Amino acid sequence: MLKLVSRRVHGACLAMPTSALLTATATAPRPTIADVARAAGVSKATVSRFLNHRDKLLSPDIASRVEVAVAALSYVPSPMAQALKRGRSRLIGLVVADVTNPFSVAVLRGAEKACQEAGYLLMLYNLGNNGAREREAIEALTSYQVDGFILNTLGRDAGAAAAAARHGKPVVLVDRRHQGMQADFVSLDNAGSVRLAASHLVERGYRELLFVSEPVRDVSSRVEREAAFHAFLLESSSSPAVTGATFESSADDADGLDQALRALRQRAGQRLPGIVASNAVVTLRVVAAMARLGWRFGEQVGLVGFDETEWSPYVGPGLTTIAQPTDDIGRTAADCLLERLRGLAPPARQILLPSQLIVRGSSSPHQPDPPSGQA
Amino acid sequence: MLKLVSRRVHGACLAMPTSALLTATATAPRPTIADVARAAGVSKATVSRFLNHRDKLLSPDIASRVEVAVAALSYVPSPMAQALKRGRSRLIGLVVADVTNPFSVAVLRGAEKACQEAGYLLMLYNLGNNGAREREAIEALTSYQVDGFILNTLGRDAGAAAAAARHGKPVVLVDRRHQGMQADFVSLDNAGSVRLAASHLVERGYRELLFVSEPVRDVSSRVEREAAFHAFLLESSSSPAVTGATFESSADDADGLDQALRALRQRAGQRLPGIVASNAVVTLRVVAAMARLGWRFGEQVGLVGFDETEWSPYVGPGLTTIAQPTDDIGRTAADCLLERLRGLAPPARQILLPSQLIVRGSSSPHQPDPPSGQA
DNA sequence: TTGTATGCGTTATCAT
DNA sequence: ATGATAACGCATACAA
Repeated sequence: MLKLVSRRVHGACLAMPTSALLTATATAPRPTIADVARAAGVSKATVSRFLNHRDKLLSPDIASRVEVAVAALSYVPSPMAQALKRGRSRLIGLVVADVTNPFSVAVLRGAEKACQEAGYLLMLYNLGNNGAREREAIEALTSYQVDGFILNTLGRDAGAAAAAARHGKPVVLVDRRHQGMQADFVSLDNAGSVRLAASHLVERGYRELLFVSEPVRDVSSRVEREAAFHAFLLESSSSPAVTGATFESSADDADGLDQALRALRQRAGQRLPGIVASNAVVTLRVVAAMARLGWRFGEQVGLVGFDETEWSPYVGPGLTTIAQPTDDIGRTAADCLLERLRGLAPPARQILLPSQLIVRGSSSPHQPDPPSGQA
Repeated sequence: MLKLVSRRVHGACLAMPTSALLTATATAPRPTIADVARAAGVSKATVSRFLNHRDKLLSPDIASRVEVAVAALSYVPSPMAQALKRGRSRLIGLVVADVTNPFSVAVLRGAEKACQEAGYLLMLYNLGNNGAREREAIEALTSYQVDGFILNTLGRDAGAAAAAARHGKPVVLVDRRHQGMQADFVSLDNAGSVRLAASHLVERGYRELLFVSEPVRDVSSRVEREAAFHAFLLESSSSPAVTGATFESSADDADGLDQALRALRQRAGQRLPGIVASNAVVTLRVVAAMARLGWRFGEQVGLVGFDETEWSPYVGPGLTTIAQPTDDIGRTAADCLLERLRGLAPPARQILLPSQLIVRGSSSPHQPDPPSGQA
């Protein structure tokens, strides 16, 4: 695979100031409830009641007067003031381990949608993969009176999330659970998904497996997937003799991964070697390693990777993936939270969503001939 | 290219409630400034002064008493209350046309970082590519007293952003400018980048060019790139005879794109045809079309695509890309905004950042032999 | 049914 | 240098 690294920088940064001064100008301050009251010739309390208890306790005549005043001034209550008074802000804190991770973004998307529909806004805090900042994030967010949390973090700092719960804020954990934390938890069915991936490889004839994961540490999803992989090996050690191992790949250790792949083929001998990549990031590393080694997916090494991405169909012969229902995960997480914000307080739930296996060329030992190249 | 579409669903959604009730429990309310005052034996005003004007007007004895009280109670001021009083919330509204777009996410990432460092939090509003909701977004955000806006939207609804400015909130536009809106604007140097892409193709020997873009409509970045492409054709019509055209691709019209590519090769005749894809989304569509047609990048059709992605190196022979400095764009946008939030009011700026050309196989007419396939 | 008055947690103005 | 007090915009307990 050719990968020219020649780079060229062009152009210069040009700053082109326009002539017009756009200083923040004559800013008509937003109308307050007092303005509405004055315009309608009623008291602030009445306006407030109209807004909050529209139906109850209101003479139709006055109601309509308030209504027109509100419309005339295009009055919108200040959520800040409401929050101060009510203790609820209609804000939801979303803290994410790494916005760069496509999985996180996909979840974010689902969650944001559900929240918006329910009239909540999202405050975003990105950890940049720095687990130490988890506590910081939660504190910053609580200080803004967020009504609840959606947490997709490392979960290293068990105290951090617990602190949130201690403030009485409902919490829902996504993808990664926190040690000893009793909170709603929504995630992929990791055990089932790993089994799905591994057994697919076995069905396709791959016999020596390698599970490649980011450093497992104590990230729950990684732990679970790794454990499931070994469980699979034990279960299935009977009929077709399947063996396997785990390799922890880190971003700065490309060499290690290359060696692990070489060792894999060595161990496989005459048998076909197959790889289960534990997420999209790892999949990409494996793809890079294969390119460095000049190996081809499918024939030489099988691959099933967690996380379906837009590019999965187009890398090599197409990447077989385990597609997570990311949108559902995000939406479900938000729904759990919203339910608690409505006052319901069911016991902590675990919701595990199923994955889909999407079969492509990377798990097919017999590649078709390449296309002719003519239209 | 093989693309088995067989799918299999496995597992079931299992809900596994734990026994422990985790109802929001004994929530010790956050300490207020009054609590601190009481603990230190001083007045609220003194505590407030200590917090805000630490150095001025404070007897060291009292200052330290307050300091210990604050520490003892681990007091943190309520930003909501502060916002109500000051009119500033230390919140920044980020509205994004589409969180799914990798470019938007990359920008988001840079902006979030810069804001966090400056002590600002981000309120996220995703339009889901629905331009009509732009006004809605801005209103929701202003109602939360955000101090300013970073807008990466279609810019169709000119009034929407203008409304924000009218509220006296500084606005910075990213990537897409708004009709007649005088605000800070940061984006890629589109003209230069298109020239870079097109001239690279020409250098490599491609002579019949196709510019593929999402529907241009009035999205400024698309308009600019398309215009630059045609300008390039006019300029360079002299020495090597280069001709070209534009195709607008929409998500639901795969057929149209296929036909456009066929027409491209037709027009090219003996000459080499080349494609400039105007962003990552379009690049992916072109990749998909090429797969459907069974054509190969480089030899048969050249490609330079806007937006460097993690997968660019691994699709086909590697995709030649125009890499946007997304992180810089985000950070610069945030910095512009933060500067205005500090009270500075320079005239509206335009900051155009340069791109990098990353050359890979898709713009190379002479592909090297495929690797041997043995370690 | 409606109005008055109070407080949410701060900061700022005025005294002292 | 410090303390009482009002006000930010709103919701509610209470009075009418």
